[in-house]
Amino acid sequence: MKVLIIEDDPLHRSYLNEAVRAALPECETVLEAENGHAGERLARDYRSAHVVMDLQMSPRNGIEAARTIWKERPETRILFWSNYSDEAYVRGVSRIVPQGAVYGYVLKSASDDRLRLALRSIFIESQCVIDREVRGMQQKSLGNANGFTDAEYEILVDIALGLTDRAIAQRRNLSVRSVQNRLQQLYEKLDVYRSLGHDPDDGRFNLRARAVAVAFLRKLLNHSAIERAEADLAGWLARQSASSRDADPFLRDG
Amino acid sequence: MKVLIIEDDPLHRSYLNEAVRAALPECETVLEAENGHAGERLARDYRSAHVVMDLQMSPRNGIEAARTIWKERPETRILFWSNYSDEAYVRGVSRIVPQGAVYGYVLKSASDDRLRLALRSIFIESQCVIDREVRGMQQKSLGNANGFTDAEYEILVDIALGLTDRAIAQRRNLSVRSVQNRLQQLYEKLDVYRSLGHDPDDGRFNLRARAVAVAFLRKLLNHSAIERAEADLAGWLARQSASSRDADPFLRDG
DNA sequence: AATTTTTCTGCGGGTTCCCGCAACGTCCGT
DNA sequence: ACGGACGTTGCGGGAACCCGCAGAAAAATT
Repeated sequence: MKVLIIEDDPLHRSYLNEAVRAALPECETVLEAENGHAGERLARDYRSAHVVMDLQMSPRNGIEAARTIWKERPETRILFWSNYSDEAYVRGVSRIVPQGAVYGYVLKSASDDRLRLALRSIFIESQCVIDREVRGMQQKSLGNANGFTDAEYEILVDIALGLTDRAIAQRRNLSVRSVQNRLQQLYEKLDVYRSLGHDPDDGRFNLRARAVAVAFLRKLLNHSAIERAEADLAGWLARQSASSRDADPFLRDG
Repeated sequence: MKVLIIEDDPLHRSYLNEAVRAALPECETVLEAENGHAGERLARDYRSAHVVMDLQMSPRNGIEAARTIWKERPETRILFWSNYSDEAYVRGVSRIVPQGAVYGYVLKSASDDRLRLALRSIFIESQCVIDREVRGMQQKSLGNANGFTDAEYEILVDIALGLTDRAIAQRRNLSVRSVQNRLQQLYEKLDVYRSLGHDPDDGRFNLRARAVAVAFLRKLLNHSAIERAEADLAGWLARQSASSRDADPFLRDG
């Protein structure tokens, strides 16, 4: 058995290395990579089926790396080992895990024992292990009680990137009015209206900007989420301006 | 000599502990705290004059902790030991270091030797040590070549919090038009206009929201900066609504 | 198939934002 | 003292945004 470690912090990396060797005596090789790119390359070259990785890395964070690894080999087992249970990360991971894949998500604050158990559960017994705290976040996020629809999350990202209503409409194939409807849903769910003591009507907020702010404060968005979204947007813009030279740009006006 | 370590990651904490003992044989006591609050308390109780701390902690990050520590005892020597050289952190630190204080800022990616040298320089020889990369960021940030004025940074924070032009005007004692002028400066400096390929005029951005987005991408803003700003804003709002019950709320309309 | 529920869409108006234009004040330097 | 650079403020208009209303379309339920 081979295990691939993708983690940018040297201290954490060597700690992981030791933990893996201690927990998995049947593991004869431990590979190490210090960022997403190197990790993807090693995973491809060595056909690693067992990966444990951090999420917050640069360049190329864990979510992007995991996506390409899983795209090439969906049966790969990945244990995410992160400092944070930000909703942005949890949602990002849930979004990319393939059908029936075995994976795990444990926090770095977990005990050595928990980490050992998670390693054995995932790599030996093919059982998913999601940290209690992360699981809670997942349910809050996906259970549509006070959670967010994909549509709502999508539009949140779009305004966080600074797109106008019209641009969002084009991108998502909607009318401008529909975009505004979704924005209103978003504003209500984020509780933007009474987000800070607004006794009189003077201390007022720009709803759009305020929504992004509270999303950040609630860790619904974080840097890496914005980074990924920006890259997607850049790609879309490129495709857009390429096709607008061939086709009629007013297709959606009828 | 006593040294106080404030760092939330256990691995990094014990590494620091070892590094301190190795670099400073004259140090007989090493205290540890795992977040800003605990750190402030220890610093106060033990009158620590030598502190090394992380920046990104929760609750109460390094900048806030350092501010209160320095407020109580400005001659305290603090070495910041952080993963990042985000402009937001660098600016946040520069903002709070007292006149003539001795401090340092080294990245966690630095070698053991660099850390050792920094510890001795700051605590023994009273000499500031700023990591090369951080120093570069500092100059770029403060040198007003392509750097940002305090006024510009201030208004950036305000729109990131979601305030309207009018609210900003009230808060900063300006007219609405002046606020808009500063916004325009900000937009130009952030290069919001051609930030992404905008071949036609259709792929358009909401300038205000876009400015916040690129500020985040450039790490001019980050989570802790927003958190601090939000706390400040809450305080101001409280004071505001308190005084508006006594005084005439239309003072600034003449 | 019929009905309910949800989502999408156009219209209209009130508000906020973006910004060019012009006037005024302060602080410089020659 | 004069002229210029810079920051602040008011005015005005065009664009974008927020959102209630109501009909159309789609999806879910019965």
